[in-house]
This record gives sequence, structure tokens and C-alpha cells, in this order.
Amino acid sequence: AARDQQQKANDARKELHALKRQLADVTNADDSAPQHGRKRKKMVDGGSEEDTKEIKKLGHKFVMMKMIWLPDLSGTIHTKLDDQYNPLERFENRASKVQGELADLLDLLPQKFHGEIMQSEWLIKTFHEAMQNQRSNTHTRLRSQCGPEIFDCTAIDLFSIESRRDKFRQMIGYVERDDGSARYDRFNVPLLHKNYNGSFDIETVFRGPILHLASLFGGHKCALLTTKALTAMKKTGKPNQATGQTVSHLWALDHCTPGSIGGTAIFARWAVSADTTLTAQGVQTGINWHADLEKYIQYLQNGLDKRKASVLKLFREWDELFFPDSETSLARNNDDEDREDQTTKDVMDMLDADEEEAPAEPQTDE
DNA sequence: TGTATCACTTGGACGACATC
DNA sequence: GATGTCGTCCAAGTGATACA
Repeated sequence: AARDQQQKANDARKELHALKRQLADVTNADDSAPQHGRKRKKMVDGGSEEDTKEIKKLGHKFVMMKMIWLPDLSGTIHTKLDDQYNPLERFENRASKVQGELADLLDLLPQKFHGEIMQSEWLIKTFHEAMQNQRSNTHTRLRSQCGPEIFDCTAIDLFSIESRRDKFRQMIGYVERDDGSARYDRFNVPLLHKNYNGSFDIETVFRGPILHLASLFGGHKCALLTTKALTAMKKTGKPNQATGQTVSHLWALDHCTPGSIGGTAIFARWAVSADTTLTAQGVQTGINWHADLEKYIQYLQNGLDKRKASVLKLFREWDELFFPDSETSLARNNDDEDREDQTTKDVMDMLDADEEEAPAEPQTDE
């Protein structure tokens, strides 16, 4: 009976498609398409259908592998590339951050989109919409669909601002001081660590088991995006075999990046935060998520660039877990010896140099 | 900006059949 | 009977879109 119903539904769908096609034929009857020569590709607001599709895909990939937000995409794209830009100084000031964003974009976009076309309204709009789309889909699926499985809680725990705040705020870095003030810390965060010992630790940071579960949403592995898959990973500690298409296949991913690990940390923290919307600056928590992400990327990129042992080890662990067959790991490909590790204090001094105090008084008036 | 939902694509499971 | 091939069904992942 079910198959009979399905067949009827399929027939109805086919009929609808046929009617739509007929309507399109009638609508297009007056189009004065060239009769000879090469067929022109259909243009959509300045870009061909294929190009639009490709830019959308790259926008999705950018969110998961580079940066969740680009605060001023148009401004960044219209910025002149500085030949003197030094990636090691990326996070020193706003200008160098923009140069870093531009470098990320140029790295991601194929050559054919460089130059004038990159500054076209069509490309910027398409890319921007794709980024928004990816953020929405990811955080909705992370919090609403698989949140209880990942964070080992009930759906009710994740439902309201108050329940998330009460149950999880310590987990995402909320600390109260002796003087009564409180704030959300960026690195002293239990959720980021494996076996958190009360403070930031370069040996355990970004190794929390919850991060590994949440990273399934970041395209880190051809894994089933279901509660069943999450349960399997919880049990075995490893992602299972994929069925169907996955983003790692679609986006041709074969290694983790500072943006993907840092982004996973932000998505995971946000999912159990009091914030209702995923904005660069959290409305309820006051957390500057974008700034936190920049700091995470800064820490990871700095460790890679300077061949710091703890960071290289971290990348090796993530790549072993999610891309065991990959030969392009950012940590594996360098023949240099690992260098002496930084101390936790050195790292904190570097990262806290320009840190702003973020208030942490969750609003509950929504 | 968040959410629900739909369409499309992919790949695994399974049965039918052919071949050795 | 064992094995391989093919076709079909279905579950699942992803992107897009409408609507709040």
C-alpha cells in the first residue's frame, strides 16, 4: 500500500515537473536566443549557473574551513592586496586581519574568480548568502537535531535561554570573580579540553571529546550525520563509514585547518550557550564569538607556523582521526623537526595582549 | 537570522538472475 | 552451490527555499 501511494506521489510529481517545463517553454518562447554558434550559458545576475553553484559551494566551505564570519565581506574584497603582508602578523591589527581574510579568499577561490570578477556584486552577494546559509544549517542541526546526543542532555536542556545558561555556562567558560563580576573566558573552557584540570592547558586544549563529536558537522569526516553515528563515535571514539554524500567528499577535504578546528570549537560552545542567534557578538552572553574564533585561529596558526610541538601534535591527532588516509596534513607535510614547545604562560601572554573584557551577564528578557 | 521542509544525490542492502 | 552482476528500494547527507 505504501509503495502504491509512493508511486502515485511520484507520478504526480512527474506530472508537476512536466507542467512546469511546459510553462517555462511558453514563458521562454519570446526569448531571442542566438540561433547559431556556441550556446550561451545561462546567466544569473552576472554569473553563469555553474559559476553561481561553484561560488555557493565555496562560500559553504569558507565558513567551515576558514572563518565563520567575514564582518565586511565587500570591504575586504575591495581592499588592495598588500604585497608586504606577512601572515605571521595577521592578527596584529585590523588592517592585517583584512589582508589575512583576503588571502584566505584568494586561497579558496580558483584563479578564474580572481581579479575584477571577484569584486562583482553578483559574486559578493552569492558568497555572502552561501555563508549565511551554511551557518544557519550547521548551527540548527548541531543544536536542535543532534545536540542532546552530542552534549549528553535532554532536548529540554537545550531548549530555552535559561536552561542552557544554567546547565552549560561553566562548561563554555563562565567564571565568577571574587569581586562579584563575571565573564566568559576564551581559553579556560572545560568544553575545549580533554580532562580539564581547571585552567588552559596546551597539552589538552582542542582535544575535548565533545569537539570531536561536534566536528562531524564540520565536514571533517565522511560520517553519518545522525544520532546513530554520534552514538557509534561515542562508543568507538572514531567516526564511522559514510553512506550518501558528505561535505568532505563534496568539498574535497583531506585535512584539518586552524579555521575548521577553531570553528568547531565556536559552534560547539555556541550550541550550549544562552545565545539564541548565531551572531558575531552574542546578544544574551555578550561573548564576541568572532573575536574568540580569531584568537583560536591565531593560536593554532601560530603553532603551525612556528612548528610548536603541542600544536603539531594536535593537528596530527585530528587528521589521524578524521582523515587517516590523507597525506596533506598541515602538521605532517613539513620535514622540519618539531621545535621546543611554548609554555602555557607564553601562549596566554601572546593571546591576551589585546584582549577586551567581555561582560557576561546573560540577558533573559527574550 | 532561525527553522522546517523539500528536492536531489549517493551509496548500502537486498533480491533476482546468469554464469561457472 | 558459489559467485558475480544488475536493478530497485530506501536511508541519509546536503543545499535551497519559504516563512516566521
